[in-house]
Amino acid sequence: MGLAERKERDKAELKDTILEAAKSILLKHGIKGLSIRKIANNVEYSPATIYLYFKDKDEIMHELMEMGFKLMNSYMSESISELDPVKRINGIGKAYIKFGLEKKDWYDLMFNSEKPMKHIEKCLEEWDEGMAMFALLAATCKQAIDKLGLQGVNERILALHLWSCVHGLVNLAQTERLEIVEQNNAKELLEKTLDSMMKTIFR
Amino acid sequence: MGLAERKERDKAELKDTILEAAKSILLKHGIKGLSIRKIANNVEYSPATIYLYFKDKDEIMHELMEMGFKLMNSYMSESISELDPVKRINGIGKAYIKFGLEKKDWYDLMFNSEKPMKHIEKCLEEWDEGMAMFALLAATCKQAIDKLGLQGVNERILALHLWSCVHGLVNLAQTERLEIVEQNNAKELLEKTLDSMMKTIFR
DNA sequence: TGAAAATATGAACAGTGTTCATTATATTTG
DNA sequence: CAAATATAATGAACACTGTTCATATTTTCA
Repeated sequence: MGLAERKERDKAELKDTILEAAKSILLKHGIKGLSIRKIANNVEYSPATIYLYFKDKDEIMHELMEMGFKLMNSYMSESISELDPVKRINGIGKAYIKFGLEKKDWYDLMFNSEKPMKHIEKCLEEWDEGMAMFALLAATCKQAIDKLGLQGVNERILALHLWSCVHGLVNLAQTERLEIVEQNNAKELLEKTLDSMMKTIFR
Repeated sequence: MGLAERKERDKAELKDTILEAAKSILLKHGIKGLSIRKIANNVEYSPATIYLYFKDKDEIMHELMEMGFKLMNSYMSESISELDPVKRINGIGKAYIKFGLEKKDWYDLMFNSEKPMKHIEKCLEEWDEGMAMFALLAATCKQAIDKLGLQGVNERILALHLWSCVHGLVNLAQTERLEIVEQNNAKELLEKTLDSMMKTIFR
């Protein structure tokens, strides 16, 4: 059985190699430059071989997405340990923006590419991750609402409010629509806006 | 000169026909299904002919974008006449969301496709339009700030806050990320969130 | 060593945007 | 009117894209 195991390991290894190649192409050429043929070339296999290890391109993108979520989590992790709910929300928002601006290609892949509905099982897993993230934000919102005595504010709606704010900001920055507001220094503008948002919402 | 004029008119007509074909393909097959060859097929010319009337696909997309902005303006126009600043902002937000949900393909084209930087002149025009829109929102924000006596709030930052909110909401809805928050009825969720946003910000 | 199973690939299909030499049409001039 | 010229349209090609499948190569096992 040792042989069969090594076979399995070899197979998993190549799968990993393909994913690593895909990742490096994503980072080098962006989401638009990511192609099966480039990946195949990179790992020195024929394009057809890729399909022996992945069902299609969507599956590869999906695996990359999970890598992206892990990276994003690492951006958030510091802020999550913050005790004060408002400060925690602020930290999460800052980390979200930082990730969005610094890891444009990852963010593109995770939030601006069409969700591959074909892999329902995989999607549910990912939903879980996203839902857990959102649930955490909502729970923190509840704490903030209680602490500040905000009345008539639903924590899930507030969480969505906050999420759409930072998501919208990152999106507008990435598609270069923010130049309408201010020509240069998107990062500073985003941080300033986040500060103002926090003050306005949790005043 | 009559002949030359008719020639010009004919040329402009074909240009228009091509754009109309592009529009109908956008509405039928979405932004991903919009191709030069489909357009050419639709107007019964060869693909190469398209390039006699437009520099490249970006130029066509850009013209479509302008059509989209006009359509969006028609969604907004009612709300703009509203006198109360907060109500006006609310109306604009509602119209923005309505447009985003009802005209997904247009919205995609206008806000989620890469801005074609090649046509700088054209882009500046469009900037003007967008900047005018944003300036109006910011001016309305100023009125609201004054009326409600909100302190330490910059109107342009507040305008960006509002814009990123609705933009983020529409974006999350379109990329089906809102299912994390609530499985069904995105429209209702968005309106509920907008209401809550307005109450939270202009309380 | 030879049959069977696993793995890899070349070639093709149907698309994409874009270019350019060639052809067809219309206009102007001799 | 016919020939020369200017305008308009196109077929074919290039370099890509994702994906499939019959064929070929390699590895495993009896």
